[in-house]
Amino acid sequence: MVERQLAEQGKSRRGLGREAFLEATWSWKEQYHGNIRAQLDQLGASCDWSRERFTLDEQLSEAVLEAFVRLYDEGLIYRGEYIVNWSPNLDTAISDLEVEMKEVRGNLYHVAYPIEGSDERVVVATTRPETLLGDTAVAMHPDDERYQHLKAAHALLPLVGRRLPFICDEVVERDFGTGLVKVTPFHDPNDFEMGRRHGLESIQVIGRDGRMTEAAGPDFAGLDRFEARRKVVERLAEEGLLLKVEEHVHNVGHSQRGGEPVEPLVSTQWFCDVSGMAARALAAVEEGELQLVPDSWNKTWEHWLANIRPWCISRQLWWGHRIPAWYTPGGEVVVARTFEEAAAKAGTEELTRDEDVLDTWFSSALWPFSTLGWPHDTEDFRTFYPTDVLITGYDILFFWVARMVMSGLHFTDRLPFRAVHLTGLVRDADGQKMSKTRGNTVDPLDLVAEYGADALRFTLTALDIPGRDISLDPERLRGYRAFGNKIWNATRFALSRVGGAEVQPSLDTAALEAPERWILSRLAKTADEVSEKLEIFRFDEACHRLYHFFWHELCDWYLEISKPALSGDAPRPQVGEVVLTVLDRSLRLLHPVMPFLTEELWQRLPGHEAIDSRSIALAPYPQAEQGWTDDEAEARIEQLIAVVTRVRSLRGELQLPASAELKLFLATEDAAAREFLAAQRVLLGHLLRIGDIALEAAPEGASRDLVAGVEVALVAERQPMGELDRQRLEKEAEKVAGEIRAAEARLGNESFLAKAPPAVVEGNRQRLAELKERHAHLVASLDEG
RNA sequence: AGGCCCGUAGCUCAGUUGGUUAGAGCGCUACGUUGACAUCGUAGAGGUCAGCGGUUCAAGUCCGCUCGGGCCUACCA
Repeated sequence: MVERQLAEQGKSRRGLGREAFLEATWSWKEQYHGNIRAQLDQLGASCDWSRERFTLDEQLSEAVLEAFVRLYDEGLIYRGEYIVNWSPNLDTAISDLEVEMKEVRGNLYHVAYPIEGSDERVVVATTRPETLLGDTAVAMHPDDERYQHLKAAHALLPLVGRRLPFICDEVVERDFGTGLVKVTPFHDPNDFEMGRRHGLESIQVIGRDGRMTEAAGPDFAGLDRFEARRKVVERLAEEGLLLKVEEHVHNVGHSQRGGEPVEPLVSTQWFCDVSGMAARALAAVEEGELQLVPDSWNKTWEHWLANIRPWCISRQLWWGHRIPAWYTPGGEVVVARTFEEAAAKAGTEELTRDEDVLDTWFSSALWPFSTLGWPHDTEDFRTFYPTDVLITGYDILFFWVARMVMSGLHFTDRLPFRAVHLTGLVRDADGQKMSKTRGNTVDPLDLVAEYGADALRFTLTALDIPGRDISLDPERLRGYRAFGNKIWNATRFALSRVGGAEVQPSLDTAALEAPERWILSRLAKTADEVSEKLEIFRFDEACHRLYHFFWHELCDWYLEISKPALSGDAPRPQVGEVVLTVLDRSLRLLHPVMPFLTEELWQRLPGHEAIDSRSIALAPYPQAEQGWTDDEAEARIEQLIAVVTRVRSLRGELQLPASAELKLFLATEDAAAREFLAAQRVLLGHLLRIGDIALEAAPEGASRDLVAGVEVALVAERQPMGELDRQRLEKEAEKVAGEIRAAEARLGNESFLAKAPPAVVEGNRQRLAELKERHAHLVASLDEG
């Protein structure tokens, strides 16, 4: 990022000098550290800030040195000349993971290579003609009959005239192009391998700056690699050696940080052999010791680790952990933790330190234990290692997670965590991944300013669906901000109505009436489900459950049901205490997702000190109270809700104006239900805004329906059934009739009766009976009307 | 080339081991405001679950194929 900024100002790190560059980088680091801290603070992250670390802190640097030296001593880190991915813009090698494959429309150039001492020519196909200047062989498949006669021959390299031997190698595909491949060991990974196998000469024609070298010849030296391509093509055409140019779509590796196409080239780098660690990391997931969530990542994990290659860990950069290697005047390598140690090992102080730094991910791989004091046996390390769960985006599964697992197993012999929860990526409006490099990030601070931290947290948590990315929809943010508003208003309302009541640490439900027992039962079940969802990392479902409970059970029903009681019109014992107690538990359940709002409100609940006198963050997370579940109360209130809802719908279907004088008839053969409904006459009147409610069968001419075993019927003054009402009722009756036909068909099926579980069959029978009864009521209503 | 994921209401998405009538939020329509909340309430409309075939008494759910979209991995130059 710093280099990017410099480039925008027309500067480079080489031009700036090492010291000034490091200074600029440190100030950049300070600035971004400040930003990140501000973001975490405003989002309400409750971290242990006393243990905040930066990768270049002394403690972590010590861990990096220790890890490097140990791996070197074990023979797992080595220095060697290999082909690597070179980023000319950054002027450094990068690892395989930092190469991004992009589909590019290019050309496939067919070039004729004359055969020495013959009129024959062979044709090779290439996408990168400029590398031709560094060719040192032509390869064929050993069994390719077309070219057997050339095995002992030599081709003459166009424009250069170099004699190229023919070699045979299995990697050559006979069907691609002409079945012959030009071999450029210095500039192509495949060719590099082939060059090693066949002892080929290796010529560097493209330099680290992306320009052609002296070895490319006087006509090309100094040209940019892409200019060189044009010129080579031009020259080939002039000489009549360019036979064909086909359009060709292929994947080209691009430097993830630099953005330009990588230039594979041979250089001396430090590598880490991770094959052994990879095998252990692979086994950890296979044997279930390490859980990936969702486990659809297991296969990807397996594939990557099973095919892992040596990790190029050196970078030709100035910012990072310097590689702890020194060279004697004789060119001998000494790896040690300190200069003194190196001098002692080498027997001389005349040492030059390796200029390179380590890939930043090398230190990141040690994070879970280096931050706790490793390699020292500290109290922190003993107390907190291994950790439990890592939550992160799947885009750094290999960059970071796999490497932490590998190094954790290697250095501590334990997994750094037992589970990895992989979240989706937050994408922008175009579905593009947000990244610093792309510059399309949304600053959480802006979202916090507009919607509040609680709404943002709730939105991100509710949208964390396994295996899915998050597209940040402003509508969702608005919706969850409204939820926060709802919580605020509901609490404010409660506080104004509960008199001297206080939050209760526990409640004896025996003395309570049905509505109170109902909401406490719903609360207990909600707490139970939320805990369950959190355990299995379904944070989205936990959020939805809480949202539904608070808004649609607590606010829409319980608080409405409680209004007559709270105002004294139909008092019930301990209503205020129950309201406050339910709010207390609800706020605590919501606190991890909406920390600011819940703390603010909770502090205002009278009696919250009995739970915790300091902060809601320190109060225990509510568990399901077994004594509160009450199926009988739930059945009662559910029936009441069903009746109320049906009456409201009926009124809507009949298009009765809100001002219409109505009489409601409720009739049921269930004595207990009848008694309960009769006792709730005031409440029903409040919920339905109907003053006249009779617990008896309706007279003829009423619009009636059956719901939850209760016949509900409405009679409006001077309101004969109109054609519209008739149509609506007929539509409803026809819908029910359709369901009856479906159920009858199912129950008439011998196979169904024989093979379906008895409970399912019985369920269908009951359902059919209910449908028939309901249909009868609807028809009666129509007949009478 | 291989692997993974997705396709369900106008939009963004749920839908556990196959089982009655496929859900939510937003949006839309109608009605509603004397005291928690219009950042609201009540009711409602809206879906051949991408398509085809198969397994099954029963498929949004399991299997196969096709189409469409995304991602990851990969040494066809």
